[in-house]
Amino acid sequence: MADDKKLTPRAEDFSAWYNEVVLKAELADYSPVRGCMVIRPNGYGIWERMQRALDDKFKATGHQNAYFPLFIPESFLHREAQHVEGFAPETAVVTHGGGKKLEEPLVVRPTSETIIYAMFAKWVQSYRDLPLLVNQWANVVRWEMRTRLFLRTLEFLWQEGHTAHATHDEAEAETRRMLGVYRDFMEGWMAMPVVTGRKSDSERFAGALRTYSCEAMMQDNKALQAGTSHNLGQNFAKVFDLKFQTESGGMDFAWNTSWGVSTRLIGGLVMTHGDDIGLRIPPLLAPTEMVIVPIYRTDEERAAVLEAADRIVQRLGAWENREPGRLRVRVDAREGIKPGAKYFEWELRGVPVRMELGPRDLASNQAVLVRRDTREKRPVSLDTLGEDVAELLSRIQGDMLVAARERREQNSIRERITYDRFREVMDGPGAFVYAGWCGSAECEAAIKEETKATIRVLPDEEFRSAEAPTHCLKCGRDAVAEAIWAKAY
RNA sequence: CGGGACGUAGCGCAGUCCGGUAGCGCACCUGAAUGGGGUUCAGGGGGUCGCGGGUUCAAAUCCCGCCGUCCCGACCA
Repeated sequence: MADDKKLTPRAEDFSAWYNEVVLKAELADYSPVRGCMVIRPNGYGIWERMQRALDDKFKATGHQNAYFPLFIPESFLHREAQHVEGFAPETAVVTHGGGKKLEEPLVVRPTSETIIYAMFAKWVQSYRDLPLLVNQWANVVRWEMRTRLFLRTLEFLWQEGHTAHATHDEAEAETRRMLGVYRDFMEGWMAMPVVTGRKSDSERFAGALRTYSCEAMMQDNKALQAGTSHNLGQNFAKVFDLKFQTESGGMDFAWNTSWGVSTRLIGGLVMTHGDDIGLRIPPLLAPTEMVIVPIYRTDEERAAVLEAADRIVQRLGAWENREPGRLRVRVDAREGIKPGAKYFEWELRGVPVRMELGPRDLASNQAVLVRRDTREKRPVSLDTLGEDVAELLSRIQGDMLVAARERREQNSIRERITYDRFREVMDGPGAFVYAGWCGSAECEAAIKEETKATIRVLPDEEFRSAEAPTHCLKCGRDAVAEAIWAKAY
């Protein structure tokens, strides 16, 4: 392969590599509006599969979908002091409608807590109305200063779950449960390992009691906050008068949770699995699991090969509701493009398995399967194709998670580390560093100032093979918490 | 908002210093051959050189102003 056809090597400039993959694989494009993004069909297909998988999990945990307005009265945002402080600087505000100046400006939702809990207040009277478990798929707007395709755009697609409960403990359990749902999805479907845990107070969601997060490591060793789940306490209930009559006859404010993941996950997918050839999509999320590239010289060969390919599609093909032995397969029958060019194109787009089908294969009743993740080639019999491809896809799915987890482990530091050494590490590519923390905001801010690293999470259960650190990384006082430090997006 | 770079065909760029017919690669269109890892040949279409003003016989090129984009910081799913 000619070197100039390769994508920018990651080591030299990860950002350039990332942009190139996103644009060339036709996942997204820049829009005429600065900071906004167009998601192309190729990228949206991945999002649709993410949506469906997540939605199934939400339904299984008893949540129902609903839809709330795009516009939020500005005064709603102001009711919760911390919330407005956190979000006001990055809102887009509508001041005119129908050619007239509005009496009260409308904020384009940066998140929907306020409007949703205002509605919850109308719907909840009794403890019998609880828990209220709602999710919405929507777009939100946050006026960020600097944007990046998928990772931080002015407008993005996401889901936000919002719940109301009768007790603190029930809300806390819900917060943790949904964090686990995210974790299962990211590892099981995206093959993207994450560290879960609680955010430090300085990184907490504006208006929350506690925020939990899934943190994934990208190939430049930076951390990506891939999903968050918040225990909102009674903060919003109190300002929106969301209260209910308890079983014993008294009144109490409800306890809320909210949790969300966004199209940022697609960026995470690219930065977790992409390589010098392009994108690699884990099979469960791949809009196309297998592409058949026909090979022929003469018209007769062409007819025979395409007919065989069509038979395979009829036998195995399915676009929806995958059943055992069926798969999302398509034939690349384009004329005038050599097979080699097709190989590179589908590899760039990340299709997990390619089938090469030519006259020589047909003569021996076989086909050649090529894995995208390892580029390993293997002939298979046409008779057992369904089983063989399904088995290969499931192996790719598993191997991708294993590979991503190994990479993260190799770039994590779990043993005790001095602050000098920590600074050296963060001066280079960085790492996930497991270290003690005295709990003071001063130490946290000082480290952030000096190394650009932030506390990603106070981890739950990860990194347990290391002995718990006893002293603060920065000041050396007794540690009150264990923290994962990393540079972040 | 501070620091840096850049705006020339859909994309990536050269040309700018030293003013003189608008160029290259990829992509696209037509035709032929080719076809088991990025084909080749021939022909073709596509540009108010970011915008406005100035200097000049003549401006992509020199001067002034503006706008925009990207990168690095502060902010963030």
